[in-house]
Amino acid sequence: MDIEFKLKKTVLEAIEKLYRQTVDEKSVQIQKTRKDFEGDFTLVVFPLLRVSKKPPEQTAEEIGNYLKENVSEIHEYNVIKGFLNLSFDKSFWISYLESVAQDDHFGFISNKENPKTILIEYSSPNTNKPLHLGHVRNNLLGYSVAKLLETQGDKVYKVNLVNDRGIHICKSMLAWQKWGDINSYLDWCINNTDEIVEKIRTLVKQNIFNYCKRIVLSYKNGNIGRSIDENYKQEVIGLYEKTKSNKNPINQLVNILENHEIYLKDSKNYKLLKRRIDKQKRELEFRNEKIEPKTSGKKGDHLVGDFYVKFDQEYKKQIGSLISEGLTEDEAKQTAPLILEAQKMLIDWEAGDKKTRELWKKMNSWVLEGFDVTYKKLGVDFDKVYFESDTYKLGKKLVLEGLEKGMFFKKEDGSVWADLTDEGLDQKILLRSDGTSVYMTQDLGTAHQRFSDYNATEAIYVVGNEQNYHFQVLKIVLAKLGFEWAENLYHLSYGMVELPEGKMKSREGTVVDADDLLEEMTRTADEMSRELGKLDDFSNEERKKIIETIGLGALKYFILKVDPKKTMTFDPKESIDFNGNTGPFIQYTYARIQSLIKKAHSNGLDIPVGLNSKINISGKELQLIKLIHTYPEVLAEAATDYSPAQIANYIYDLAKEFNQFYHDHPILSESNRSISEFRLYLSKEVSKIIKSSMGLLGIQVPERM
RNA sequence: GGUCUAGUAGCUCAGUUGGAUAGAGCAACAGCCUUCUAAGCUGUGGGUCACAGGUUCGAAUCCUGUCUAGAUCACCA
Repeated sequence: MDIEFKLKKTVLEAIEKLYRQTVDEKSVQIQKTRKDFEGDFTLVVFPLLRVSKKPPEQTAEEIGNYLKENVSEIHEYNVIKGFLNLSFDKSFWISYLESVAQDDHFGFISNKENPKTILIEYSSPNTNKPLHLGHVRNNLLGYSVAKLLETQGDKVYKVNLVNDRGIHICKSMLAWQKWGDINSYLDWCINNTDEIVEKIRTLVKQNIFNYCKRIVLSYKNGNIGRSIDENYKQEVIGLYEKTKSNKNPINQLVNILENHEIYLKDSKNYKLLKRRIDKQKRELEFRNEKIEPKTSGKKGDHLVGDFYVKFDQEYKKQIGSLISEGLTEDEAKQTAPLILEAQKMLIDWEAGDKKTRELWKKMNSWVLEGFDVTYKKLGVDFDKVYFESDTYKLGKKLVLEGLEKGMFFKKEDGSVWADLTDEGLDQKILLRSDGTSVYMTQDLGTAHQRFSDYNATEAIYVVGNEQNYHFQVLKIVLAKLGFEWAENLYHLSYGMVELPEGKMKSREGTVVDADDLLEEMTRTADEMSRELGKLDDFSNEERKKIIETIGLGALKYFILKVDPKKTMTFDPKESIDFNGNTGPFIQYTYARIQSLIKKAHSNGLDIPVGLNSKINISGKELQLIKLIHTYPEVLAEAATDYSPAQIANYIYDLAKEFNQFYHDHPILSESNRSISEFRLYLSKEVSKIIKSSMGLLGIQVPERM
């Protein structure tokens, strides 16, 4: 039986015996004793004064006495103000640790009686541009929450809904049709260098610390790194000379450089890009063809994204000239020829026009191939992928049925609306006057389809909080249509990701691209490990695997440790920090323990099957066992709150606690064999929990690093 | 303007069924590698928990108001 439950029960019993009264279970507050006090569990007695009619100290004493006599595990107790602190016998904790070790799925619930069937939708990309940092948060959250829910014994299906139709897709298609020949495209790439410079600025900024460090280190060693821009190098070295008398010259240097634009002079990446484009142009100039992923050397999603940007640029131009002809902004936006063409294309698409469909198929397949690469690198997957192009018609059908039954109404122009004024909301459009679907239409259809596909009890949508209103409406409309499961829709509404400079804006080139980001993280992990000389004796293959694990771990942890509901700031510089509260810190702790176990093994010291319950354990060791004790509880809470952040915080506490223990407790060199074995045993359990909990975040742990 | 969310150390974040002296990391400064991985550990400084009221034995946490920031209220998705 759970020990906290047992305590609670005995306290209720004590009150009955001592004061001849009963109290609400809620008034019995048992919590973990804070670190700075003696004890394992604490009973807060204030709420009980009502029935004891005695001062807090006396009440606590009386209950403490009763508990000590009736709960065998309690070793002693103390009273401070209104707090009754209970200490358990150390052997209790040691045997608890043994029970944890014997449990192969510690903290996880298996064989649940009535498991729920939960659908979780995440990712939901649009097929008109590549994935960016915002999608990364979405994907990591969705994947991790799915794992969290599984720990509670429920059946979970991960689904993706690809938004592959709609006006935005038509925009990319149209732009490709108009300006997709190889020469125009390559010209456009070159003229767009401003955006590329912005991108490089972000990249270099992410990398500035390691970059400067490398220059300074090679300078100190008397080497000259050849790949580094000469002017830039001279400036860095000059600044270093000025700051080197400081304690941390490199940090000082970085601080100076951050407020200094000189890193932009390192335009190596920029030049390379430009040269590559030029070369391509020369090679392809005489081919009268349309650009494709193959010829452009770009991933399909990136190529299509370029045309989305191109559309926007041309559209803006048209709006501008219409406004100068005297139209208002709104008028201009609605009547610009390009947007009309795009709208026409959407109608053609819905009508099943063969040419439009073919173009659409081709470009979509490019994008989807690109997404698959990104998903794979991110380590996320799905049980089923839905396509909006398959489901939107079902939505249309539902709306028309609802219209017939009088649940919705039609306006004069033919558009269909839901009246939600009774719910305190506005009217909401469900079908356009030209009969085409809107976002809401297809979401109605998809919801219906997936519930029947899986006979699900619950559906979770991992979607940003900018769509709170949409989901509020979705639930109401589904309920109006008479679906009972409508109330089991849950919108896991996560906060936006912002950069230190502010919000990401695709038009200003401040979007952090997912593929770039992943590459950058691995590169940083590589540089770090080289500087520290950590992986020198590894083969290239092993090395590659480890740095990928670390780079990805850093990114995932950085994003997941923040409460999903909150808007978060993504500072590239902090994200590549591998010290402190970071993924690599935890991975390192794990690797350390593995190395310890290996070494023990080769010294002939094996992890014992059982423990000697009489050994004396230190406060830190006790602390660790108690922390392990809370793991199942943490899992349950994280699952009900859909919050991987709670797991992340827990793992950090555990790793930190372990490192402190590791620092001042000899393990292999401990002469008392029982103690040495106990410490090894404890270490192994800690590492098992690290591995299991990191797995829930989708983060792998390396055996060595 | 209506609705919703947030505001905790210089920065990024923890801290909920209301409990003891509000915690970490980064940044700064001072230390610890002939000893199990120093991607580690220890210490110092840093706070009017946005502000003002209220509820009570007790409030960062609950309520009300104010200020600030963001989201949303589209025949965009």
